[in-house]
Amino acid sequence: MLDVKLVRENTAKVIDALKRRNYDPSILDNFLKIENERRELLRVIEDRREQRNKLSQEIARLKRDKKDASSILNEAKNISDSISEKEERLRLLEEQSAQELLLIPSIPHDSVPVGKDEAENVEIRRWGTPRELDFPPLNHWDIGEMLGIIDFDRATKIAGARFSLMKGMGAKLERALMNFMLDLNTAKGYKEIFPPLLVNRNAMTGTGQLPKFEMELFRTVDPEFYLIPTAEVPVTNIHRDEILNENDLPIYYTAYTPCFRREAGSYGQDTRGLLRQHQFNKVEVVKFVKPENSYDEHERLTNDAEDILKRLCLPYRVIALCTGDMGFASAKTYDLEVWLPGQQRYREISSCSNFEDFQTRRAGIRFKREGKKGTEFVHTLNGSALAIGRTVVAILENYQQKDGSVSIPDALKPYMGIEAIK
RNA sequence: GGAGAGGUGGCCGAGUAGGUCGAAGGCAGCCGCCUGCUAAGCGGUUGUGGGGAUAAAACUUCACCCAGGGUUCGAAUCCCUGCCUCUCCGCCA
Repeated sequence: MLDVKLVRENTAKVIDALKRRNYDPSILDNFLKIENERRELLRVIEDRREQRNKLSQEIARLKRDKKDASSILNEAKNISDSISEKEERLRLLEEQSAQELLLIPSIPHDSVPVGKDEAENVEIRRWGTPRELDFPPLNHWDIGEMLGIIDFDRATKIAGARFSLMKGMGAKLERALMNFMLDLNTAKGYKEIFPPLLVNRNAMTGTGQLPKFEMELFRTVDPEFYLIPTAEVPVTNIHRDEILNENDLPIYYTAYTPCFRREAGSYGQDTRGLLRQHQFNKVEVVKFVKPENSYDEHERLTNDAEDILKRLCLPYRVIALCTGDMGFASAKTYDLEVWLPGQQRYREISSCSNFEDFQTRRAGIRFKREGKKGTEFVHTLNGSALAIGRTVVAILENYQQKDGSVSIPDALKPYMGIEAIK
């Protein structure tokens, strides 16, 4: 969420940001109106409280001296009554103000291309050349089923649509990829984390999945938990409501977790194959950094994700999302898109975002500078490094051979122990 | 699942017949003093968030003793609910 003060005192800047994001700036009007009334009322209430506190002290003094306090006591009671009346109104205003504030998206960084939708995203760079095939490429689901390593029919029997059953070398490929990615990330200084996969409401709210995206989440009943849609949630929440020391930063984490998503509203999209599942594996990286470093860290985080694709020799491109296509909380996002021969196009395999202080303000993650008073909000970044299911897709499709086998990328051979899946 | 105990500031730890308690004391931190170094010692200081005031401070005020309600003129202290932690028994990967 944004800083209330910023919205209040620098409204023009926020309006400009909303316009660039293709949002209707009038969503601010209500917020500002509520905020004004809230502050006015707050001042009145605090004034009354001061009066009451003084009277209470007076009462205490009188009682200690065994003197009569009944008249002043009455006065205090009256003030108290009038306070609680106003407090009710204040509570309502606070609630509304907070709700309105949560609807305002973050401010895009100046370097983010302005645009309406994904059509105006900007390609930053390309790496690798798609292989020339002397045979018609197959889709990964055909490859997977022919090799007997992915079983969609039985997954449907066990769970339902949008689930998959990995078998034999397919299952091993998943495991090989998570180890490969974790090993690579930890070698770069990311600390490995294995977090809870079910989290409480506070955690989901802290990173912004709630209340806005309730429909995207799986939830348990009694007791109530949410299944994480990404490791970003539990890992970012590691430091929720903490005040870190300046020299604790930067903090780099990497975590492998399964991810669970309802995919509500995506009916008809990517219904076949592994691309869009209710459950998928992902290795995530999360950074907590000082504000002045966050854009530098963003580039490096993106490079780290790219490095995995390079080592797997998978052609990809880097896309800067435009203002209209960026996520609600992000100030800048690069998507990594990998080449899929089966679809003859690039598809997202990683998303690397800088949230600046948008998440940490909400989650209460601050730090203290050496020798300075007060606290500042930490900046957070995260990215997939990488989505494993989609990496499997990319490997199957890019490494498919004419005879129907799939060779194993060199970097993975130590993890797979074989040269090819036949 | 059964039976108990408890959640206080960066940490440890006081504070229950409700009243100058934002909270004693200790440790850690910071500033100064002292001692030729080190250690010790002495004095002072150190929470977070919001509002007002200010050029900015100083200043002032409100809130915060797990969370949310309640009682009261007044609650860290009393009552209810929830969450969490710990100990013992049972069960279990």
